Amino acid sequence: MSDKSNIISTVFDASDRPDKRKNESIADWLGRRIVSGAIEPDETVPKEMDFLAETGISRGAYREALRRLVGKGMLVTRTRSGTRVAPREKWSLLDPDVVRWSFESGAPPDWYIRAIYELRAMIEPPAAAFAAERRSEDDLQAFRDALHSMRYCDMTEESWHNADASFHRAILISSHNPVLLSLEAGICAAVAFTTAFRYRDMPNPHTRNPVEEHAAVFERIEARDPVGARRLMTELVDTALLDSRGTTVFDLGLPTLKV
Amino acid sequence: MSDKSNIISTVFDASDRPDKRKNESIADWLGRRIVSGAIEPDETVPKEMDFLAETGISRGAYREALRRLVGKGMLVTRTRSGTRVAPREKWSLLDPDVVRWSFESGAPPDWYIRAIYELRAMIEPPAAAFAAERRSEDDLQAFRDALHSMRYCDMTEESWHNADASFHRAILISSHNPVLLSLEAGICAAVAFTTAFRYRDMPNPHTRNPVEEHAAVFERIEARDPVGARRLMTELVDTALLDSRGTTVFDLGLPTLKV
DNA sequence: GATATTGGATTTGTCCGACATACCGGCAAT
DNA sequence: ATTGCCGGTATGTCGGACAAATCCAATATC
Repeated sequence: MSDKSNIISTVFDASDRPDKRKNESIADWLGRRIVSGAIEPDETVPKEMDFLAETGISRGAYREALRRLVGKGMLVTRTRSGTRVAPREKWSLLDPDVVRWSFESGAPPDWYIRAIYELRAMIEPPAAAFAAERRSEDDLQAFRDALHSMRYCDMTEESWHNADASFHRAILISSHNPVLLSLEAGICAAVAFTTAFRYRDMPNPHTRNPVEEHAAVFERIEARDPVGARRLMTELVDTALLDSRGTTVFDLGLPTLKV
Repeated sequence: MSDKSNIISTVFDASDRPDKRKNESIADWLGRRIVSGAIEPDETVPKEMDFLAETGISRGAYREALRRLVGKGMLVTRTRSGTRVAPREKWSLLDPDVVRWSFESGAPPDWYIRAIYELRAMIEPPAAAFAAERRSEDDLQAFRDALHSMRYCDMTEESWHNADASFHRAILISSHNPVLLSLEAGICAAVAFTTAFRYRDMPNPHTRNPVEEHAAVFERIEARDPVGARRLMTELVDTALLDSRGTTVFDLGLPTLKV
């Protein structure tokens, strides 16, 4: 029937991840295919019986995988007409899984990275201001640990990137805004992937370790100075954006949703 | 076995929504129970066999409902120990379903409404600035339609609230940032619910129709003036926050995540 | 000839029963 | 005290069956 039938079995291999649950593996596989554009909005995903016939995986496992994606707004199901990919604006683009899929399936499109940066520029400065007003002693310790690792690790190391992500996570946690905290996983994942991308594609040796700029933000938060924290955080995000210009991933054009 | 067994059948009635799919109804019911705190983080949801025995609903439908919530980060499943509610910071609090559940299950807690307002104060002014730079002619028409309805409807009417939500939706759409757009559904749902809440609990007759403030923001966006648009949008959100003070839902204390 | 009805085909939705797998906790052997 | 075995329990997967919804086309009606 469907010409895509053979594609299914050739691309999806359950033995790829023997440790994970099957429905989770299928959801990962399908999620990556959708965010990468292999299946475009309004196209149909494999019919349940087709998938069963091609992969030998039970219908129930496949359906549970579909339900995961329906919950993220990426799929809509209608009897008879099949299960189709929802329009992009319905997706939860900051969902941690969606972020992960976006970066795991090759280089994400420019508009995506650009949009993430713009969101960080909106979120992180005011979050730093809230953090300055509301941070607890425990919150401060998280900053100190992250700064310590950033200071004594090399920027090429994995641990440095983890410390960088931890610093930005500490900002959001210290803001003590639950909704902001719920975006933490997605934003931090995006931060980690984008910085990793930046230094992998452009291991620019003369890029300075920005630990002092980070420390300056922390110092204002520790001093309970929301205005200063916001200002320094703005500079920090702007610097990160500037650093990204001139690399391969940025064209600085207006972001366009549809091609 | 479980003492909660009888609770299941007494509270969940599949005939509540004869039009919806069963697994969707179950997900709604469970989602509301979780966000309302009836089942707290780290507690277990009904075991599959218990639910089947109490409600007569098949295991498959229940499992698909659970998958929806797993996809939203609200549940984690482990063999043998059961399916438990994840800690709050893992939930996608801006997911449209989660927003809906939060307001449908009675009055949401103060910290939730406060957190939403803080997020709007972060997001909407810069979004208005981007909108001023990037709005298309079609975008402008959406603003005009919303403003027309706001001007000629009474604030007590349902249509006025819809127009208000449409105006804020137009801001996010006109920003042409895909990630921001993906938050649109959740934010607009929250805006609509909070304003409806405000005027239902406090139908203050001397509250002015803020249509002119909205129109002023639109005028700056139409004139491609990002600085002006951002400034007026900031005033608009601050006014909404001020209006909410003194009502029953706000105490203006620091938001606390855990009680 | 245009419209309404009906029936079949197709795909998702639900149900059932069985077994597999992972994991916890207790028991026993080293 | 540590290690390893073993049974119980809850989730994970499987296969098959039928129900419900809906699209499409042939047919009946005006």
